[in-house]
Amino acid sequence: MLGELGEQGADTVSSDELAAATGVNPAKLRKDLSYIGSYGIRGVGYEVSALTHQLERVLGLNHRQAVALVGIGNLGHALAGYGGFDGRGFPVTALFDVDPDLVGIHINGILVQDVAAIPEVCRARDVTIGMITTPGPAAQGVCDLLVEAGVRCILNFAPVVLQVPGEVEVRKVDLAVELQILAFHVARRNLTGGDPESNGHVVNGAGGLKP
Amino acid sequence: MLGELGEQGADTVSSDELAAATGVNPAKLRKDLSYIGSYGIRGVGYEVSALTHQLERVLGLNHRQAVALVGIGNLGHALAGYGGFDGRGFPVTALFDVDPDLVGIHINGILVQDVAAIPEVCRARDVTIGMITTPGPAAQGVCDLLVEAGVRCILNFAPVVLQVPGEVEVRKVDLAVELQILAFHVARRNLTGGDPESNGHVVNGAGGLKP
DNA sequence: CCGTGTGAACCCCTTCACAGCT
DNA sequence: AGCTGTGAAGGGGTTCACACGG
Repeated sequence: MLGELGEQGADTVSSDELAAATGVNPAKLRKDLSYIGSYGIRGVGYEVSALTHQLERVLGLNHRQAVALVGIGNLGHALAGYGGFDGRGFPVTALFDVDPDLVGIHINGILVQDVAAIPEVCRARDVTIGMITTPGPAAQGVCDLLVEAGVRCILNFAPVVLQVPGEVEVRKVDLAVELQILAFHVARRNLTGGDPESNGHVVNGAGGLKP
Repeated sequence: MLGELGEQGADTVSSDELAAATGVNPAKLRKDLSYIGSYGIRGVGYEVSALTHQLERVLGLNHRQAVALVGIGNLGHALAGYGGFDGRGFPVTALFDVDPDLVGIHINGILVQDVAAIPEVCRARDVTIGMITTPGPAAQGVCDLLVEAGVRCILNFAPVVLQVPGEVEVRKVDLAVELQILAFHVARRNLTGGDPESNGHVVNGAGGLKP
């Protein structure tokens, strides 16, 4: 959001404005920002460019990180061609699959190589993040290869819980689960008969089950 | 995980087994399950099939829900062809885009139609969930059309915060943000010099910033 | 006067530990 | 003997409200 504001030529933002734009509580926003230091100006707000730079520094976004993508199925193919990653500092630098029909082709100018080459190629290209878009059963094996290659961060789209050493960070994205969560809210709403709870800005809200 | 266990022929599971398999605290698992009723057997565990059915009922997964997908770019194309949705009860039933070159083609046997047809088609096919995979600037307009069509649940992949009426539920998935979160953990680890915190089973952990 | 920064209250989720059932 | 179900303790994030500074 700060990036957007910067492009629009805004010099400063107040926590209230930023909170409204992102759907967050203003107090929480200020408190969170305060943890990285006092970069706001009382009575005015935050200087957009200064805050952006500070955040990038603290969040580790100030240098690009090469990404390897394993599993060139439907989803993998799409992610390999997705411009959003490179634009945000995460260039997709290596592609892997087991299928001999896929190995050798290029996507967006990047060669698809056999998974056996993961350790060597990832080290050579300084890959720090791996994305797994294989079928479930193949995911753990691929994960092990990535770890062997020194990759410490893994974004897992396969519907399995990966076992990794402690120094490796795994995040799991399960798109079908996202739909299930939405379905749950439908079910709950039909059950309770439309509670007048939320209004206008619900993003990933909780919604308990307790009576 | 229960579905998997059922296919493997397991009759019962203990909370400890289930917790280990899913990477969750056993007590939390029991407490959560207790909210939907007492379907466990003391000294034995949970009957897999019974628990599965109860969960499906409570979570609203016992009947299929039609999904509409708007924005047939890289990601949209992949999701339209992704088998994981239909397999979990969320058949992709309608596809939309603005691009005249895309309107008229079929993906997985489903016709791509113009976004202007959203209200009519979604009502006709009883679509309850909408997925938005358009570029950011187009997302709000598409969202409005879906809401007009009576869609109450939206899964948003576009990097914008959608404005919706209170009765509509929005979940946002930002894949670049997922990578940023991983990047943050790298940065933090490099900063603190490898704290001996996590071990073996970290999935979507928090990791604060406070001193 | 306005908006940040923050102590304190609050709330809720998480985890422990064990009573109770099979 | 084993495992569920849960009261109670604990911890941590969220929100309030206001002092402080521009």
